[in-house]
Amino acid sequence: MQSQVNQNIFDLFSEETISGVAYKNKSLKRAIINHLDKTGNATITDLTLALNISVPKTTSLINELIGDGLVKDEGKVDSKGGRRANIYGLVAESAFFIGVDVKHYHVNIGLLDFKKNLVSDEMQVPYLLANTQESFDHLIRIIQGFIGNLSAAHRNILALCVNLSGRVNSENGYSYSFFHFHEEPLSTIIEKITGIRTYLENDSRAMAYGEFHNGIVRDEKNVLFVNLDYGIGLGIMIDGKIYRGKSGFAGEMGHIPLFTNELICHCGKKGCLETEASGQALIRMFKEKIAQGSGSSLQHDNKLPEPLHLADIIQSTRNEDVLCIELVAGIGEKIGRGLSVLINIFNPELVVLGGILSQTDEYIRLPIRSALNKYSLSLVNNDTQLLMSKLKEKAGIIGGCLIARDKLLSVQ
Amino acid sequence: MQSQVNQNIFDLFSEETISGVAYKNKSLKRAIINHLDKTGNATITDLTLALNISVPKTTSLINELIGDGLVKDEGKVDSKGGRRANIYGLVAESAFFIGVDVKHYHVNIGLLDFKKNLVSDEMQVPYLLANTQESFDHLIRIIQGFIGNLSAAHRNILALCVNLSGRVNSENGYSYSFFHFHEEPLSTIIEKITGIRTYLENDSRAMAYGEFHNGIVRDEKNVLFVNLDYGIGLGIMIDGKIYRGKSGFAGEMGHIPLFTNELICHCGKKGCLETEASGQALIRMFKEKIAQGSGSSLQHDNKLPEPLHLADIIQSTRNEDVLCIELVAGIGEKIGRGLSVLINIFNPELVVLGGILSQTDEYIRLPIRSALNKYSLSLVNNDTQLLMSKLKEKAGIIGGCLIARDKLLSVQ
DNA sequence: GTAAATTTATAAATTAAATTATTAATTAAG
DNA sequence: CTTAATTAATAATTTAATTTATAAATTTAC
Repeated sequence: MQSQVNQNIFDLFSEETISGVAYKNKSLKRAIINHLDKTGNATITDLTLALNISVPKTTSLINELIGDGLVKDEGKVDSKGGRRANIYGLVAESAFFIGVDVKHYHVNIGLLDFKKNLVSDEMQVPYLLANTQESFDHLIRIIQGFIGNLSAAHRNILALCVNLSGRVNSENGYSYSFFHFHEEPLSTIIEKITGIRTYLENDSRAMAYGEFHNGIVRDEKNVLFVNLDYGIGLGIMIDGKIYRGKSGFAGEMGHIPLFTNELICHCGKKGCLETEASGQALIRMFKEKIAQGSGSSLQHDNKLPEPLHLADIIQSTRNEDVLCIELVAGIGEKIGRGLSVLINIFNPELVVLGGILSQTDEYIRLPIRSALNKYSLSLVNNDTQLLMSKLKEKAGIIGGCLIARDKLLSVQ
Repeated sequence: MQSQVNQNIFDLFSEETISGVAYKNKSLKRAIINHLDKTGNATITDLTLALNISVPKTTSLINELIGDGLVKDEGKVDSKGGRRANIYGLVAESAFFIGVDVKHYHVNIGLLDFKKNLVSDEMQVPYLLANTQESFDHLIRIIQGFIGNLSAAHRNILALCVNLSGRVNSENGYSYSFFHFHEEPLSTIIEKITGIRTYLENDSRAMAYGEFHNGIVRDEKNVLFVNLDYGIGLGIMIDGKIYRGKSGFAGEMGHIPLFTNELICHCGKKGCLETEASGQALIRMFKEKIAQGSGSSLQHDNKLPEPLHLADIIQSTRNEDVLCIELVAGIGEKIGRGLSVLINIFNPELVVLGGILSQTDEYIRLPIRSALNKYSLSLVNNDTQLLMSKLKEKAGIIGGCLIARDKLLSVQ
């Protein structure tokens, strides 16, 4: 499935050391691709100014890139005095990237083109995430099925990224929480099966990346993304880059010891934020309340759906179920307390709330906001915007696709 | 006091936009300076490989830099086969930088040359930090006195950096906790008085920077530096750069709400780490213990020194005073609990303990280490080294000098 | 102890890129 | 509607940088 254009991209972004002039041309071509990537499109003059090279040099590089199939002439810009300039942009269909977002009870999977358009996706593909070979095989079948369903024009796939929850080292491609069955990195194993260059990323970080580059984030460079799901995930963007820590384990905010309860967290300790402020905790607390005699619109014939999914509670909250609203607010207050610690440490420009629980919108945002006001240093807190995810449930696939794309293009 | 060499450096690192060839030469010269800065010295071949330019081009740039007085020929390297290469390095005495480290009860001030040697310093200059005009005037007199005492050869000062505790925005030069009397940024005010380009930095960040570039840090890029002083400071180095947050308020670890005590922190909240795990808290607890009848070698005729300085308690701890050792261990345990939160979030390669309390060495390090083992996620914690500061009380001045130098040279 | 191999430095030749000049296309002013 | 002013693209010229060749300085092998 390797086209000539495909090969040209690999060549351009390969690491092989070449000499003098050839190296400089390659660097400049990469710089042009990166500039077009950031700005969408540009004229010769734009590029000349951005890269500090002369007009004739820029022209010849652009012509080469057009010959490579990576750039195309997009016509002329409007002029307000003077000859109209040609404008150049990336060729959307020159390459595609896949993002696989693995959730607890389903998989989302999407295809992004070279210009960062999501051209195809399959949402909510039924799946049960478990740390077993069967579960892994099922995931592979879903990926292969997705590729199989693509039109021929979309099969020029350069790379894919799989988002997994838990501890993932995206540098060496190992996943420690799931599918850690072999010596080889998981990314290599998937790569061998699918024949497509594969990267691995933590789910919350991938969502943060998506939100950062194609979502709610504008010019902010230091951003925290909170993934409110069954657990509490954190994606840290610093200086516009994903922060992963030494081994890719950064962002474990679920285990801030904020409580003096007796609940044993799965990490083995007591009092972790996750024990009282996660989706898991929400379900537990909801069931407890029902057992204690509270009523909810989720009950039919005095029975709850079994298994009770987080999505059910979210839906009821949006339908103004009083018990759900109350519990979600409680979760929000606790999340806010945890977040205030992070805000004191990071002084971020922006905190984005994402993940399934964020779909309760103001029901979760307001208690978080007021907890931030209450618990974090006001001078620091005043700097921080609190916004809801824009990409919603697509943050993961878009982020995954972008990571695959940007790792390959060494844009990150 | 502006020499020709001085002017050459300013020109080389100024932001003015110049055209084509001149711009490229300037960039390459900067790149050479930066490379020599990182590696200490280099041959023409080294530079050729590092910057991807040809040998004759490198030769001519080096010759220009020698003409500018910024680079010098340091003789020949040993050869193991082939003609011996000339080696080039920065000219140490081409420029100097001042670091002013403002502590609660004294000021440290030092002078660094272009090759990052500390050529002069005055430690423990008596001073009382207070948020008053008098205190500010006194600080200025100390700086001017230090410069006055320098030999003529050392007066070619390019920039200085003042380290202040509390909230400092080093980007715009405002200090919010001290000397915030005027509309103008404090850095500009000092600049006008001294005639030297001035930068401001938070004390813990400056110490972290010193430790990072000239201290205990080797190849680690993600490092936390904990400044154990009257308060608890945190310097965050990410990807080799100081992390400051949006307005320079990042790193407020003293206000993690870990306790359920009734002590009102100066931030207005209860339960902050700082209320039980700072130098301030140590003095308070020490006095309480004495009042409750405990004995200590610090007592003479049943009386404690007044005022009782943190340094006194540190000294007694090193002299094996049992009460002091006990209290320091208690502080360590609590610091460790706070740090374990940060380690879960940052997954750093290295945590460095600095500040005056760190001079109790193992008396503080061991309780911190065991608290980390107990309270942070083992997978994450296993990644993290815990080391003591190498620069000790000079971390601040060296860091300050380096910040002044690197801001000017846009190395950061 | 001399020659071969290796590495650096400089000089000469060649190639590449930047300037400058020219032509083309477009808007605004008279 | 024509001309001046402006901006872009291309061609011609000049300048700059890379390559290649040569000379110089060292180490190692025979």
